[in-house]
Amino acid sequence: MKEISEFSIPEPSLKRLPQYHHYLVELKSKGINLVSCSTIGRDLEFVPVQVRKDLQFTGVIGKPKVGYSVAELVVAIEAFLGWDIVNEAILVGVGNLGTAILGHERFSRFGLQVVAAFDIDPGKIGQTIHGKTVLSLAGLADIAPRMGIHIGIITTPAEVAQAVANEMVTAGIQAIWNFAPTKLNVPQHMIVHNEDLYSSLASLSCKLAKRFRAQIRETERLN
Amino acid sequence: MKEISEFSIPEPSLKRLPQYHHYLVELKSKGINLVSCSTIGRDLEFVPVQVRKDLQFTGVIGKPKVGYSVAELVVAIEAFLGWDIVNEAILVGVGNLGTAILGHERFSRFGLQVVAAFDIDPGKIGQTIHGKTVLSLAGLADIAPRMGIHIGIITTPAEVAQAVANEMVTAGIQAIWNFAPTKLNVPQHMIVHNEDLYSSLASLSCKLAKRFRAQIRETERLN
DNA sequence: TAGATTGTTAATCGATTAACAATC
DNA sequence: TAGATTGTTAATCGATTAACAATC
Repeated sequence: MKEISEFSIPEPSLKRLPQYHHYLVELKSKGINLVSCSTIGRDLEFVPVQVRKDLQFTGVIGKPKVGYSVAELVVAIEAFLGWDIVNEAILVGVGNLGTAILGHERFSRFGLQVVAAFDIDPGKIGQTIHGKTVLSLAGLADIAPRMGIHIGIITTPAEVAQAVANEMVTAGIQAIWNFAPTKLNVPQHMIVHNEDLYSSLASLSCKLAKRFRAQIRETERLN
Repeated sequence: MKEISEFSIPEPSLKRLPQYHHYLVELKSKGINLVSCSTIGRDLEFVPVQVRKDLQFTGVIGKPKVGYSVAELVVAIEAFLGWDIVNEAILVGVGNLGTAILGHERFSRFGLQVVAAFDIDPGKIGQTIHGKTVLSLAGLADIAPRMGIHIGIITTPAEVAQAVANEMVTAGIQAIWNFAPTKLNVPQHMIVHNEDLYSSLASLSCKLAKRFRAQIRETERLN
């Protein structure tokens, strides 16, 4: 028996879909209607067969010798990723990063609209940031279910992230986008996605440090 | 012949190191000096043998029956990731996200200090944001080499990211942390790390959409 | 000593890539 | 028709996990 394909996309393929999407939208805006895997692969630096495998998850069928319809792919990727339905989200932690996300209107074109912001700092509560009033965190468990909100964004310091996550669970939030660099303990049914900037920074600084060490060794060798 | 271990850490292991680091720093602050792989694994939800494999890349040797020295691990991870040397960086694109990163002093504890910011918007040039004066992008190729800066952060819209990357290459930048959701074409020697928030958002919205579709199907089945 | 834990080799698993048949 | 491109099955590659010997 064949698996239900929708449920079985490998995480690496899923992560590549937005890249295809961005690329295809650009092609479309240039008036290009058809594209082959080899062209996509050349521009995005993937091997063609990988592009083909990835695009298959969207359900779009290509024509041999012709390629894929750009418009069809764009629509299919958006549907697959759930970007055709805009989910309302609440954000907790109106610091630098939280403020930036509140101001990033463009997320709404990718299925996410932040409709309310919360903080515990009395100095911030009541302020209006990017058109949204900052509310007291104490009200979260009340407001989120009433507004039928399913996504929570955590942009607090790591120390309080777990407490905020607990509040979100109580408030009936189903998916958390966590920008705090800490592991959250939440019930199994919760969808959690960690966005650890330090983790990304790590691979950059590691590679750079490695290069510098190699240069130093090289210099020493010559002396 | 054995490979030079420093050069061969798998990307997934590298990405986990900051998580261990965060966890171990916390343990240390609680006065805990020794830790075993099973304890780390329990708290971070990794299998113990994976923890062991990952920690081996740092060069720290554990004692059977005893475990690892927390302090030793913290130092070794920091050295491995290059967090013991603070790299100066410049940032281009002082929008919402750029401003947030400029204000995030804590990066300096993880090897990164943003020392200058650039933009093309005349309305922004000359302003002081989080203590840094915003400079004209035109000056980048002059200033960066003079200050001996090796890291560039791109927080511009996708449309101009490639042009900014080109400027950075000219300016002698060696590593780019790219927050624009687009592929950069740069010379081979450049280290590029893409931080695509849409890509992360994709897996969240995809999983949520899948769940909603399942719920709808379930409701239909019952009617 | 006995048992817990490390370090390491072997087996498994999943993603990527290669090979090739099907198709326009 | 010939050739380019898709779709699919098989082989490869790399990371994870299991098994087990070494050690305190």
